[in-house]
Amino acid sequence: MKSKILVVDDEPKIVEVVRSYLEAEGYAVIEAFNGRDALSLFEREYPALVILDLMLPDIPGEEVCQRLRRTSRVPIIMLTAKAEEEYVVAGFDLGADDYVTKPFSPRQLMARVEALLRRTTAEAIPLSKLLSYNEGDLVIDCDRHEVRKTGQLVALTPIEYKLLLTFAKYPRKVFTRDELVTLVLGADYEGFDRTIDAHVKNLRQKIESDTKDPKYILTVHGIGYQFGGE
Amino acid sequence: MKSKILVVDDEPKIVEVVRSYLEAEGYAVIEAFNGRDALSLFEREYPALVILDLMLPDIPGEEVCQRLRRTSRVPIIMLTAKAEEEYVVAGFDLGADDYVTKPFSPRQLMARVEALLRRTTAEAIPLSKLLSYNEGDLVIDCDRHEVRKTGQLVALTPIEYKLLLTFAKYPRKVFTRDELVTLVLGADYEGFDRTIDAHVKNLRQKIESDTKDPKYILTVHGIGYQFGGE
DNA sequence: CTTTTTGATGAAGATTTTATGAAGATAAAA
DNA sequence: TTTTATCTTCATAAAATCTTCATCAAAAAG
Repeated sequence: MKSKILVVDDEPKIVEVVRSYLEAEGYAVIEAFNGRDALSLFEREYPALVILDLMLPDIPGEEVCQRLRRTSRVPIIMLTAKAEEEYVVAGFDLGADDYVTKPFSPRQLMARVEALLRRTTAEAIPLSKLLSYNEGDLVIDCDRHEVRKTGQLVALTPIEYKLLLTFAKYPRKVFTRDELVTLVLGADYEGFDRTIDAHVKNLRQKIESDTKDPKYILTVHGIGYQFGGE
Repeated sequence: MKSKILVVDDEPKIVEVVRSYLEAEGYAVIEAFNGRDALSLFEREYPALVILDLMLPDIPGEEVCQRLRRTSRVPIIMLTAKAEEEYVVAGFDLGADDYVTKPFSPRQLMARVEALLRRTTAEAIPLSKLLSYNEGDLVIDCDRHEVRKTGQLVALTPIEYKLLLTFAKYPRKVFTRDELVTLVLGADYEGFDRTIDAHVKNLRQKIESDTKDPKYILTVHGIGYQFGGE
């Protein structure tokens, strides 16, 4: 389930546009057309993010922002026609996280919403579908389950692929053999941990240019292995 | 002391302008004029925020962003002439936190820097456990099992690493050789305690600027050793 | 100031850990 | 069932690391 977002604007048309875009992205949208409703709705619904117009019929948007900030660190994007530099700076000073001026690009607004939520929900940074290392020397295509070495498709076994992805997900992290066993072979694996060595060997033969001097899967002597791709 | 900010742009003039504004706000500024320098500087200095141009002479800014995101959640503001919607959206998709188009308003940029830092320092999620001594002269990264001396990665053997961590865990505490043997070589160690001396020697050669006058691993004559980092 | 004790250092052999190829075991596909 | 691909284990070779020792330098004691 995706996050709930509060959209506050006195122009119903704007709210409608923003709502449709947000819902297309899977967000739940709640709306307010004035400052008073915005504040009470915020109290009741705890949205994950607020998109706030500055020109509201009752309370000025600036004050709404300030009041929200008294009790909450909710991400706030100001969406307004006031484009002058002093307003922008003032908006940030009031505690806004972003400031978008009308007329605005809905797609760009969506991108900003996602960026802000990504930052605040503190989720792990999602891996992009296409991971590329050393200017395309090694490419992992997560969607297609494909790995290419200097453009050539290499056939990885299921375990090799999983091992590579585990490494790629946490570059530079040092994994002990036990960790790798748990992550790649499963928590209930009974066998012994040196099996990982064999898989590392096979994987290296497929993706390293020189197995004697590996660039991707590095040995951490006495501990385990580490992914060192750039 | 305010945060350290990395500014990356191939136009020295832009870097100069941004630097002057940032310094006026009290930030420490480090600069890079190409992607390669940006990445190595980032690794070395761990800045609190990155301002990144997209058009760089060597590696495209997009790739720099992606690479940073593989290992770090550092806030990234893209500062670029590419104003088209698709570029903006793509920039956010790569993991940028904000996107500012040239020509830009320095004051507005400052406001965005502050907003982002306000947001991220509030989270204060340490990415990896870093122990730093003498203003970054010696840095221990526990997750990555990495030790850096003046930014340079030093390769420690398992025992050296464990020894260093044992010291670092209790700065100023004086350890007898027997204690170190038990903690580092194991309670069931049979050998003799002067082995520790050899490991201390090797460790000193890797992390001390002057082994004749050690700053970190100090000898306590007649007793043992002590870690003297700040 | 000399003697005695303790620490520092370089090098060699011993030990531990990792790499690798191959064989048997297991699982999946035909 | 047969065939094929994959996984696990094992034995051995190779590499990295650890321990010890002999020697020299430094500190404490007499």
